[in-house]
Amino acid sequence: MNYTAFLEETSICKEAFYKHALTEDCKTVRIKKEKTIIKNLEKIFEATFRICAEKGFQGMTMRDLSTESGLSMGGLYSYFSTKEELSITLQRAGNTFVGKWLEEQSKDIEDPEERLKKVIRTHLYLSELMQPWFYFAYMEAKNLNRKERETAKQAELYTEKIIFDILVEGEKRGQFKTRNHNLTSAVLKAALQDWYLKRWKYQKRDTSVDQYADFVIELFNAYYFN
Amino acid sequence: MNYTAFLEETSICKEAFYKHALTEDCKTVRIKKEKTIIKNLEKIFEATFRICAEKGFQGMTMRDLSTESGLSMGGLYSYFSTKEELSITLQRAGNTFVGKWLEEQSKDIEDPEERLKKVIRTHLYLSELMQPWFYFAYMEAKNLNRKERETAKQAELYTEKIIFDILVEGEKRGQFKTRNHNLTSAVLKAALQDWYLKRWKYQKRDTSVDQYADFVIELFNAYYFN
DNA sequence: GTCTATACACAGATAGAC
DNA sequence: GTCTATCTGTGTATAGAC
Repeated sequence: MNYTAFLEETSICKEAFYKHALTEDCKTVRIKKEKTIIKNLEKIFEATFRICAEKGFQGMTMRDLSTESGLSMGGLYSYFSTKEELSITLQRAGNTFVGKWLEEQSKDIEDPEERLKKVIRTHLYLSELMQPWFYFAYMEAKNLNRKERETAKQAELYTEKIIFDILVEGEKRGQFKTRNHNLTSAVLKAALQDWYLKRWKYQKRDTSVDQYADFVIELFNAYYFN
Repeated sequence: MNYTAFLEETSICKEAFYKHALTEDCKTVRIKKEKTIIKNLEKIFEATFRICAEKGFQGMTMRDLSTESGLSMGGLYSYFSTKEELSITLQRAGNTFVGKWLEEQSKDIEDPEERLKKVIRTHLYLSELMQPWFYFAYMEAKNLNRKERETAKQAELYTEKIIFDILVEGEKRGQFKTRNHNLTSAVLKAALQDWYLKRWKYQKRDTSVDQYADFVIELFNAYYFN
């Protein structure tokens, strides 16, 4: 599998994400027609990502968002009752969406080695496709209220747990070496995150997501085999 | 070397950092007596780190900072002429301080393998000692203006370059395998950063900085030797 | 050198026209 | 369903007393 294949084989598209966001998390929308909502949610989300990448969520004003999204101030507030709610919705929608996908993609692969590869690739490809959201979620998580921050941490641990379980299973079967699986999954996760956090760096060096995936797999293989 | 040994052997202490900040970067302080400045800079910096860890720099108000630092609003503004300047000073002071230290600690080690170990340990120990600053610098860099953001990126690349050069030298001497040194130094850097970015996770698992350092060294050794 | 009190701009949020 | 106009609280920054 490579990134191009991933794009073709998966039905993930932006619309699915907004639909998901709507049904799972946007309970307070005051608009009736679904088509209208999806269209405007897309405008709002994309604008938020663009602005926040530049000056952060706290630094973004509702006027900024109004200008960038093309909706009026009043219009914005028919989709969210407060600015904070917008942030929470974005976090939740992405977390549940990504979690669901990672699980679905890897659940039917039995062999730990193959499964680990699949998870690494899927995570990287997903973050490539939805980079603005991944970046936003990572950077703005600490500014949430206590409860939502806790949820975000759980989402972080959830991905790590998927990797951890594969390593444990691989060791049990005698395929992987005995290592500190806790630390390995933590550092592997960090490597996966670096891909969407330092995009400027990898772009400047013309590193493709497939090159990066191959490298990460090779690095951890060297540690877990031979 | 371990963390305890590092603490004893280095003369790094908080006062040195504030002195450094003052002489290198705080050009606009309106106060005369150095002793007073150091004392108050410490209060201001520490308070900033505490508040920003909770709600980010943009989310911190000058009233928050006044309360937390114990200085009055007017008092604060005799150390910085704007809020933005406080952020810039913090970024710069740390970046130059850390860069200077990393270089000084590793420059007299000839052997690439030993040198790499030294750099890994020094970076981790330094980030352990000054975690609040490292966290702040990473998280708030994107909210700087264009020029300062560029400087911050250069600081990130600088550390990576130190690692990169060691890998290249090691390969040249036939001690290390031929690998993609660019990607390796990038991922190694990401592993070093994870230590101060996810402190909550490692603390919960009772992972010590020495354990983490040993692990990182082992992981990359497995890739570069055998 | 540090404080209190205050200016004044701008933020988030809403009411009500269309 | 979306807009414009506006309210009100809070933010940064400063002037001037001590």
